[in-house]
Amino acid sequence: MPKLGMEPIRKAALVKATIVEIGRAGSLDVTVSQIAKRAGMSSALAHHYFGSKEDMFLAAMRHVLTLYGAEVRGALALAESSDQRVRAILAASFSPANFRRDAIGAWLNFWLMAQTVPEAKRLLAVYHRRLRSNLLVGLRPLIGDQAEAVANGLGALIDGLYLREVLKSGPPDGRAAVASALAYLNAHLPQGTATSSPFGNLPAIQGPACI
Amino acid sequence: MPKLGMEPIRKAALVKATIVEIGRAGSLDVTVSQIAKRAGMSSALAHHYFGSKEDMFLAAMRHVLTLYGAEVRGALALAESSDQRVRAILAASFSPANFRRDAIGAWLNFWLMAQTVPEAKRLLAVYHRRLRSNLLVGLRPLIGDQAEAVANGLGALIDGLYLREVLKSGPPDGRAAVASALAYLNAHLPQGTATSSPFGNLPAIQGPACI
DNA sequence: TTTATTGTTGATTGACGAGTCAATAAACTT
DNA sequence: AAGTTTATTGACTCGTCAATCAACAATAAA
Repeated sequence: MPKLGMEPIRKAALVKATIVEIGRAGSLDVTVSQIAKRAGMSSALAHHYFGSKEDMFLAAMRHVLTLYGAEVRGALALAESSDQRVRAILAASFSPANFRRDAIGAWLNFWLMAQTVPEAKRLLAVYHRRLRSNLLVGLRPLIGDQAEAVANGLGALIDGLYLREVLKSGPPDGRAAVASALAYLNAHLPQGTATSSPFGNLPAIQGPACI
Repeated sequence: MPKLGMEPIRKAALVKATIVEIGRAGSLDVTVSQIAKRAGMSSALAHHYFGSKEDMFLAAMRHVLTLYGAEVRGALALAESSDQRVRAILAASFSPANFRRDAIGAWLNFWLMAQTVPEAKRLLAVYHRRLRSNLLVGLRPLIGDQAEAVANGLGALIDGLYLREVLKSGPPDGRAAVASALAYLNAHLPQGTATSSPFGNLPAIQGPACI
């Protein structure tokens, strides 16, 4: 039975299962056995590949961040103007791939972990810095001095919109979230700037979600 | 030794200790013994007054919400104009009494609980509704139609600013948070409206914190 | 003074779960 | 063929912790 080269496959399965189980439980109170079972193996094997439960959580966090980063990069590559760059980041942040119940639940728990697990804090700080820096590149040509403040505000708003989605029932609504963030953005843009997107005019509040 | 009428005293001590311990641990992984010890009694007594650990958490959550609500109400009572009303809510949200490390940590954990504990979800929903409604009263006279969207956005922004404070080191900076939220508000206000506060002119980004 | 009622705790129970280990099996190496 | 490495698991250890209980103390009510 034992085929060789199982390690990456099993690790990937465990990471995925970890995210699902955390999302399902809505907390970090998930047993290694649950995760292992969902990944189709024994808990002993899970411990064999990841040294500890915490390592599993961190790997899951890294994975979520990697996915998010890839999506942002992909969207940025297509952007052709500063304001498109900012919009691309927002669209990626609330894309169906990232803005999913279990992923959102996982994020919330990572935040919790960040309070006590240094490596988790580090990873989340990386996310913050990247988001901020990406936003700044897009915002500076548009609003100069105000870019820093608006980047911070947008970052907090994105996090807040994730947070609020936790309490809603029904499937997450990425379009509405993007619309909220765009409203914030447009309010800070000089008049006239807000309409230069290839997706068409975006009215202040309920613009079409650009995905 | 046993004086009568201990119940409310002990309960209050436990609630306070619960908040402190959750804030300290940065998670809900707090033992009843820890809480009881900090409150100066045995774990058995804690179980005697609150039936279960969960009840203790919920009582703590209710307490945090009550304090917040009282502070908002107090601030609103002094407000004399619509925009002062909105500013009062922001100031209360980030007042030193609420914007404390342990309280912020507690909030974060309540959010987590809300995912799985119905009563926690209910309490958080009450907070949402009250905040939203209070904001709307202030916003509608100022911006009419846009009030709903801005209230939602402000609510999410406030939550996001709380969330981000978790990762920062050093004491929480309520002034900066208020400034961020005010920037959002001012951006949505028609020009000229933004300066009618008795606290003086509030420039778009770094206005003085009105506490 | 007996009889509730309220306050209080040390000790115990019972369950659960992270991490370890020994053992087994299949593949690769020499 | 013998030895090594990788895969895999059931069973076990060891600690932790929520909740309960039995017992004791002090005040109030009868």
